[in-house]
Amino acid sequence: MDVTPILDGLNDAQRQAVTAAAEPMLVLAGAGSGKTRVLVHRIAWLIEVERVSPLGILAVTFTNKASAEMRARIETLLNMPVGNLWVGTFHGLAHRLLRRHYQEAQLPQGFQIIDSDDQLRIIKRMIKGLELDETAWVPREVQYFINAQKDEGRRAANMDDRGDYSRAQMIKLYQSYQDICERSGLVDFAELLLRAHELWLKNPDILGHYQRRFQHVLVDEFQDTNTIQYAWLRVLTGKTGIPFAVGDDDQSIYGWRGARGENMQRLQTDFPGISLIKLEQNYRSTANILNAANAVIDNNAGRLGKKLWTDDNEGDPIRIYNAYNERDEAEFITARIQDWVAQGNARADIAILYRSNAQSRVFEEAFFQNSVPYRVYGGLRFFERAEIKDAMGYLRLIQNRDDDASFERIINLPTRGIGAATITIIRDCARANATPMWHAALSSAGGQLSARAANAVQTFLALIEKIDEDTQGLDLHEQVNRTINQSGLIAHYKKEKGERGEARIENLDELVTAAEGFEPDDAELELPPLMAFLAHAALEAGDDQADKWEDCVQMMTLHSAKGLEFPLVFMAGVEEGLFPHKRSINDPSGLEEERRLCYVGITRAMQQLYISHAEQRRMWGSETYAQASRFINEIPAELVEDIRPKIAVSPPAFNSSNRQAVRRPNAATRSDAPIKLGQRVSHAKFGEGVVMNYEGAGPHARVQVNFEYEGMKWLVMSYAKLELL
DNA sequence: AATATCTTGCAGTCG
DNA sequence: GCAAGATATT
Repeated sequence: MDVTPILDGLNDAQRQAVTAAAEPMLVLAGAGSGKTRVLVHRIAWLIEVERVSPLGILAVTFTNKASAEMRARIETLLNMPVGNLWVGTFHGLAHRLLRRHYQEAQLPQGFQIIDSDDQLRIIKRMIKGLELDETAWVPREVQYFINAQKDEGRRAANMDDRGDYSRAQMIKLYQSYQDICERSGLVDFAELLLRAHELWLKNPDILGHYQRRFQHVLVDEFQDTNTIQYAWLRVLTGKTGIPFAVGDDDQSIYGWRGARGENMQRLQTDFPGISLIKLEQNYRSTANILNAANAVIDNNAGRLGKKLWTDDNEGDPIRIYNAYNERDEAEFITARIQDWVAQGNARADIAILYRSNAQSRVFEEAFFQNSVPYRVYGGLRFFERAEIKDAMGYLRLIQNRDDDASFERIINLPTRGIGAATITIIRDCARANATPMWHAALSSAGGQLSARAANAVQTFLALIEKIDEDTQGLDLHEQVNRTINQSGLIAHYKKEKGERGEARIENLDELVTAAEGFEPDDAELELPPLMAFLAHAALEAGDDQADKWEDCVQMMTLHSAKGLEFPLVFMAGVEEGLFPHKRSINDPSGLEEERRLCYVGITRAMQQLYISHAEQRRMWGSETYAQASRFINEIPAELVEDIRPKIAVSPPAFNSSNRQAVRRPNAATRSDAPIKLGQRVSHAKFGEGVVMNYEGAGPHARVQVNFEYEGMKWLVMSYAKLELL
């Protein structure tokens, strides 16, 4: 047996983990230490050397991307397809189990998965239907409450209100929401996991089957598991299963969705003899980048303790850019990207990382203007677009008439004479009889509808039946195509004026193309095509729609960057209030999670890292002002090179940073405006200040100046008589 | 009931 | 600065 390809190029710690005996193992793997590599090689080792059947191995990841990549790497390494090896996300695997055992899980065969947007809509309608005050019972908070309970494995029926009225009401809402889902055959993301767990607990025979089958359970990003995911894994491994968990407590950034970094410690208590291996050698970043990351994360308490090191040389300093505003920041980054590309490097090697999706906008504008190809990850994804959801609403109703969420979404879209009043009657009737709305509509809400309304409703029902009938037996894409046409959605959006309508039609066309190119993965192969397609849409949301092959700059949030690496990284908007986010700033554990997020960001960079922050930023249509993030100050000064485009000789007084500025005469050149951003000026009354912004040109131009003592003011040039300093 | 116009809330991160 | 929801208008 030649094991060379499996062991080649592994360091001691990695090889130890890969070749370990069949016993529980926890691998504490720092960023860039070859975490995925160890997992992939471990699986290859089990199959090739230990002669474990691929059937006996379960590999769990968090993202679809990670599981696709893992399978691909395993197959490359083994040089053969391993279709019977289960690799998937927690949600994907739970879904697969629930489809296989829908009866034991007490789900209808055609159950549908809803995303958080659908969930929120259901909750909103429910609150309205119960005639509760929406300001007292905020839909978002109710949603958060419900999901948090599910993440912890709690059902409304088993919850104690602790004599607290508001808690009691929340529990009632949780129950009521659950009733709606049951009636409609809908399952939300958290429900997938909870149901899959309950499926095993309630059906020892099914559990026994999977326990016998999956002797080896490998988990990536273990620090991100939440309570229910941990419980699910724990139940599966039982007394004989062998967990192989890989994680990094310093990269635990999903606390807000219930992740428990403590699960790493818990695994050690649950499996007392578990082996612990630390991977501390980083193969990704320069020493400067790594040292910066280590210095930042060192400010967190209660870490499992590991120190990343590298053989790599120091590399370039971390470059900090202090921008005037977000446009300046974007222009600076655009210029640096153009330099990088001019030196013969690839755009695809560049990532712009930011804290929130909304920040992508400014960059998109700047890149568009400068013809820089880019790709934005996340944000509004394909299957989350309104028109796509409308089309999916029809498809879902065809698949499952009980789906109230879809029913309400499309009953009057396009408008067909069914107004709010009619829908309310149907909804109330459905609730009174605890039936799906489709059923209530069939009887025209027990005859409560006016003749005209009843007629319109029956026409709608007939339309759905007709589409169902007409599309029976057609290929999936033809089914989708017929549906969007017969539903009248295409005609409806054609009437919508402007580019908006056109874009929507294009997206609907793209939906047909997506259906045409849809290849169910092996779990989905077991399902009818339409059902597989709908489930796929809910679980994947269309992340990888864009052209991967084009050489373009990659833009994404810090969260979605985890697991990736780029030669050149820009971290933008690193400001107090934005990063760390203002909602976490006063909460010590929240702040530590932000810091871990910063650690994740820094460690994405291989060769060069730029961190930028803007003094002024337009948010929700108005200006905000912020200081450089505390995280920037946590990076040792000797690793840093400050870049300031200020021509000003005297240092700006309002800037708290005390680093030495590096002069860059060219960076500030901004068109031929008489006044430059960052220009120091003096005003007879207000004293000295710095130009932060301007509008227009000539004598009518207005400039915004940040005065040392008077603060921010807008001035008209022709009156202000500013003296340039 | 449909459409036009105004107001409000939003955007913190994901499957 | 935008989209969904509320309100006004037809």
